[in-house]
Amino acid sequence: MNDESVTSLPTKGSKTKEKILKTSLKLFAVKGYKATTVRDIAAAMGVKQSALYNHFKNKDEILETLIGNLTSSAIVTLFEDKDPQEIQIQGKALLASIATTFKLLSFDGQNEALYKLLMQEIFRNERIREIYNEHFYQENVKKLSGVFFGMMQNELIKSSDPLLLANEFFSPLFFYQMQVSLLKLDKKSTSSVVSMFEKHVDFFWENIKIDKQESLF
Amino acid sequence: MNDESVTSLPTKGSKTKEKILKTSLKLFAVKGYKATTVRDIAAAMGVKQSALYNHFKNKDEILETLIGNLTSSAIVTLFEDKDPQEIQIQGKALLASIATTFKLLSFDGQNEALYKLLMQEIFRNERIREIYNEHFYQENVKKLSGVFFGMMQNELIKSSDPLLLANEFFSPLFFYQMQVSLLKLDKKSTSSVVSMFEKHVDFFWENIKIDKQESLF
DNA sequence: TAAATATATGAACAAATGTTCATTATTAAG
DNA sequence: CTTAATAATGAACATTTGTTCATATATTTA
Repeated sequence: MNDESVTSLPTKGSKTKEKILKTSLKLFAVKGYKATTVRDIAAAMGVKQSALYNHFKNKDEILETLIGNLTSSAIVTLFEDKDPQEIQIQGKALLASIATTFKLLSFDGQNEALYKLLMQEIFRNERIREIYNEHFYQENVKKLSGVFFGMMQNELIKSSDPLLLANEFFSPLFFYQMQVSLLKLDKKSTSSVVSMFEKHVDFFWENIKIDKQESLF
Repeated sequence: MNDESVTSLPTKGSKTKEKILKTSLKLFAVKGYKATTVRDIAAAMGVKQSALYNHFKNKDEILETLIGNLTSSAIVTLFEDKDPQEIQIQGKALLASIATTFKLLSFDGQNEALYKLLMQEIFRNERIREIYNEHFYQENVKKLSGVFFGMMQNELIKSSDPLLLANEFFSPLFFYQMQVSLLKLDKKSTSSVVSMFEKHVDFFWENIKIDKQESLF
């Protein structure tokens, strides 16, 4: 009827689907998938709920699409852009760079939302669990193991189980990332946790590096 | 005090209330709070949904009661039964005992359910976040810090920041606990993760202990 | 025992929710 | 411009869900 809607945006159709995903992700991250209604999503993007069904079969398909996008998200491709050759010779600096990547992801809005969605649904959604386990955990731990193996060969660190090192290096980063997310939810200061990312690297490196003075066996 | 109600065996009513809580917890842990209906709970305990309202004002009150019970649950009172004097002199054995406690909690049905509920709702429920942070995280990290401080004074471990040590010791345990939960959901083997609890203690202790002499081998 | 209290039932309600669909408006193509 | 395709709307729908309440049943108390 009487139309107060703005004039059409450029390339309306193709961008609507993107907007649905983006809006849904934001809401799912805050309220959870089940508690977010189709009306919530539509309202948040200034549209009627029935409009969404021109782009997605149903609500489930929105979630499934988001989950599918997980594999190409930054939280899963931590090592993607790192040169394997370079990786094996950088020692502590490489670990510091990985820790920093983790830290920065906690403060990127898009990734934070993805992270929250993942954490909230991982206990209910088998597919999310699969992606988390295979693409996030296994993949990164495997690559980290390779990193540590290389460092051992280059005699940068003591010889031990690379897989253990990978887990021990990885798990505090994961934990601190979660702490940051939780603190931010209550708008509390994250500074004490943020400093833990660096402290972890220092502490960890002290444990694994080859001490020049005492390496005499 | 005035005479309280006559000390009688658990009445039918209080038993039912317990059963509601127990059943609800189980369902909340599996499906999440929002996705669990009052009818689900009633059906699971072989009763009609309206019966629940004789014991709880509404569905929210069930969750709130469960959350309230969190503070007295085992996942929060890790150190409760440990003698402070003894704590400071046991060194690695104490750390091993803490790690074992963590591990065992992952395999206790009741605590596993509480853990899952906590993890699923912590991003949505401020009260759960508060309890997690104050009673679970802060409390345990504080106590752990005390443990490490004592060990430093007894010259069992090197001198460093006790709070950092507490976080570094705690976070992998937390992570491995979550891994166990996730693996069990898919009925996958947990053995590789279970062994990480001990390996973590070994690895960590190597990093903090005071080396009597390096060339003892 | 009878009276009083606590608990369970069956039925119903209103609100919320996911979804459909005919119609209208908008965009793209010939 | 005309036409075909695409997208948005308004209205409705069937279910699901939390909750209430009068009534029936069981349990406790006197």
